[in-house]
Amino acid sequence: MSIVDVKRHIHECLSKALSSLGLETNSVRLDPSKMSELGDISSGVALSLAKSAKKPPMELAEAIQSQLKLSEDICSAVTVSKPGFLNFRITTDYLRNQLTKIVSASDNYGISESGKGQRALVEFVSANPTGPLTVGHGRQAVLGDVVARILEWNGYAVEREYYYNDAGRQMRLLGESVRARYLEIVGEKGEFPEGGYEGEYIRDIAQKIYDVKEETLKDETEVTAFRDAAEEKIFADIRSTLDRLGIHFDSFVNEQRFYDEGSIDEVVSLLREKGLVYDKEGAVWLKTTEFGKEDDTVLIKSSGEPTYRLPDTAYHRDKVERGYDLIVDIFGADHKDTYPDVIAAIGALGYKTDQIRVLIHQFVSLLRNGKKVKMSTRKATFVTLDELMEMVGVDVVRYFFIMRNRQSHLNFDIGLAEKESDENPVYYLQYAHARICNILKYAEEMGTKSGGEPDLTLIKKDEELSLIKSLIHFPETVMNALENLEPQTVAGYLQWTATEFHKFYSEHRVVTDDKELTTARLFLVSAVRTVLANGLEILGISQPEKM
RNA sequence: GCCCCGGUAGCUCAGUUGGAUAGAGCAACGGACUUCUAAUCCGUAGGCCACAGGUUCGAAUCCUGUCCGGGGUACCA
Repeated sequence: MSIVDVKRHIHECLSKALSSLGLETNSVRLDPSKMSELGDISSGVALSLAKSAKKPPMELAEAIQSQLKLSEDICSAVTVSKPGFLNFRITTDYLRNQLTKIVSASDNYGISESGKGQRALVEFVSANPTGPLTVGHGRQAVLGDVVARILEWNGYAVEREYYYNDAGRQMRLLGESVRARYLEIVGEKGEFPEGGYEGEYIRDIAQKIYDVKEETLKDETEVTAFRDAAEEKIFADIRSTLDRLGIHFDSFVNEQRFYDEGSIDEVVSLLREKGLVYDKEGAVWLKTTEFGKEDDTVLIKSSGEPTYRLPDTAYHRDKVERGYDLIVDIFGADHKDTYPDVIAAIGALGYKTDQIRVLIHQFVSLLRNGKKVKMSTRKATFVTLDELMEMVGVDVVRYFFIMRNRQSHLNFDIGLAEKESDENPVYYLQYAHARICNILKYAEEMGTKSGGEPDLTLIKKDEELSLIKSLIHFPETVMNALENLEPQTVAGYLQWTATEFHKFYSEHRVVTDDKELTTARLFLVSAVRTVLANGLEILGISQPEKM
């Protein structure tokens, strides 16, 4: 029970009232009221139906109002206001009863079963091991993890997967870069590759190789040894960074696998059978024009090397074949134009693809002293996630990345990061949680019994009631988060609830000489604690008991 | 050129899918701790929602065009 049920009830009653007036019922919409003095929930049905009903909105609203038969346990005081809104107020009894539900549900409050028995796969990060994870990757990493947590909270069995390419040109370039640095160390003139990886970490890897192999690789012509060493080292670093961020993958899938299994070739021939692939100028082309693109695109270069699209297609086919009920791909804006080809190709092969949801996020712009710096792994013009966590801590990093809409281009000024961390809104949430924990601890020290049956009729102050109103929106927030997979709505909700709590706190004492009132308020604040804790848990942020 | 995303307070961003008087945080200014945590609360100030049209009872939100920023458009990933 929560606000969702209240809305459902109002919705039903409204529909009945409308049909008794001979009006259509499918334009019923309920919104949180913008005018809190008028009500908690409002509807503009009368406004939208006024034209077809050929009546002034106010008159229509009043007619609807007179036909409404709402349960008095849930709703009271239906009023009509200005242009023609219907306003509903939730009864205080209903609000008080919800507290009991929240406290007894405890850790499970807000959990939904809409994904029960279903399997979901979330693919994210998927950065190639050519360098450390940067603040740019951070956005995707946290976004993906929180999306996974939202799914879990809604009952899905979730797997987190990391896909990477280690067969392509970038990895060879990486190997060449390491070799060049190695040759520098042994005193040879190594030619640094064009467009190679310039970061200091390449030197470190070369040094590590030297420490073990000394000069024995001096005349090595193959890059394999260097590349493999680099991949191993970099991947170890990536894993430790993710670990520190609190992100744990269930599987790492490697592009090479699809070559080894032969599924790359298989995909090409299957597409060829469908007439979607042809040869031209020594290359193999995919008819993306069939999918609505202006031009066809190359699948296999004339050099014989596939473009990234091909292994991506094989990989997606593999994911689809694994039979998930939901597949979520988290991609940066650079994939915006290309993923539809991959999905269309898979669809063309006869696979079901409507279970795939692709979430595109905009990039993080890095600023130094207010000036934009192009982040490049090759040029080593990046700030690593590790550096950021070092500076501001894990919770701030996580919150920073999910508090904004993924479509927004977010500016990240490294110069301001430290300063802003002290003012990061995540502390506001955690502080509310810690305050409550402290109250509960204090009450215990004072010998106040908790667990006795509270007299909830003592909860009647404005600050108390609006606090409960925020609490009962939590399940709806979780459901909305599932629908749109937008973590930032959860963050926004928690801000609201924390505000309501802090306001309550500054107006009223919980632990006083009044035993009955104390018991009732302890009950209230423990419900608040539950909601804050559960919300922070969804975001993967710690819930400190003291700060 | 074409396609996608964005433009909201000085700064960073929300805005519940078209609702009533556009909201937070930071920065500025003024108040509130002998009390369960002042990492908090209360107040003041700050806006042509990029710009111009359109759609309707009603637009920051939808449509068209323009400007600015980001991304894509490669036998790069």
